[in-house]
Amino acid sequence: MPELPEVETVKNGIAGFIGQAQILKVEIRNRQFRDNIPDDMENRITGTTITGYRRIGKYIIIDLDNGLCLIWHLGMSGRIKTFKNRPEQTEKHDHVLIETTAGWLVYNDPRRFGLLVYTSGEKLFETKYLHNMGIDPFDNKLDAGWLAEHLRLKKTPIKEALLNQNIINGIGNIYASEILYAARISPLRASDSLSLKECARIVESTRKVLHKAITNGGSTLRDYHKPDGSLGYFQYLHCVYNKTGQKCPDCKCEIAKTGGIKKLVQSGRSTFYCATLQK
DNA sequence: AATGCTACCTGGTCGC
DNA sequence: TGCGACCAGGTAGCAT
Repeated sequence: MPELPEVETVKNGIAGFIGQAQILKVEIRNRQFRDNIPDDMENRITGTTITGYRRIGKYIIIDLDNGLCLIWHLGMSGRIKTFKNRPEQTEKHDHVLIETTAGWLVYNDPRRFGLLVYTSGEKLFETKYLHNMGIDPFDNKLDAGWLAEHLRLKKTPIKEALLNQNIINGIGNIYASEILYAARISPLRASDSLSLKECARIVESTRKVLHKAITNGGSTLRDYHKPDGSLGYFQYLHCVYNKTGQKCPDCKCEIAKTGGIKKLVQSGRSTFYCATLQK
């Protein structure tokens, strides 16, 4: 579920709430995830103190003072809840409870597509999770020229290229549609057909859409909550995602004639776009 | 090498 | 009220 804005929001939420606290106790009720929680996780991190928080793509990295760091991914349905004191009652799919000197973290993930593992800080970028990670959308090195160069040899539709974490990281299925709408580019366009100007529009739109989402606290559908349990708001700001048949915000066209926002399936994932504005 | 299909897992919704 | 089909924000592994 969570894409870059949600992960950034969750990371900042934890950092603000827990900060540089010491981990007192780790209770793991289910170790089966995309990758399993290592058997010695409790022993390796109990008693350590958190020294920092990072987001890399859709991964949250928590640095510890013993040279290790946690690699945490929320998959499609993961949430991290925060509590000042031990929660009175736990919910279904509360798989991991972490007690710190500043409060509790509870990892809830019904589908268990996420993961929580540790690695040595030095080898973080050698892990299979990060060694092929693409550029961060807000990295200064990302510009029209960079993107054009990386799309030059790709025939895949631009929508699918935006979902490829090895090119630009952090974009998921909702924001891929929203970014292409903002950039006025059809999701069906072959990546290698985009002009430098169009690449510039994609870079600009990516930053604009993601930044807007972050400042709005991350979007929410179904099962996403900010760490403190409250809901985000960005869902109301989506222009095309899940709005099949509706009029897009910027269009002057008659729905009766155009049918409004269209839905199609690319690589098994839904894409939404305005065929009038996006070429 | 690149692409596309499937699987992983649970839960919500929709149509009958 | 029940049941099956289908859908969901991510990623990886496999076949082609």
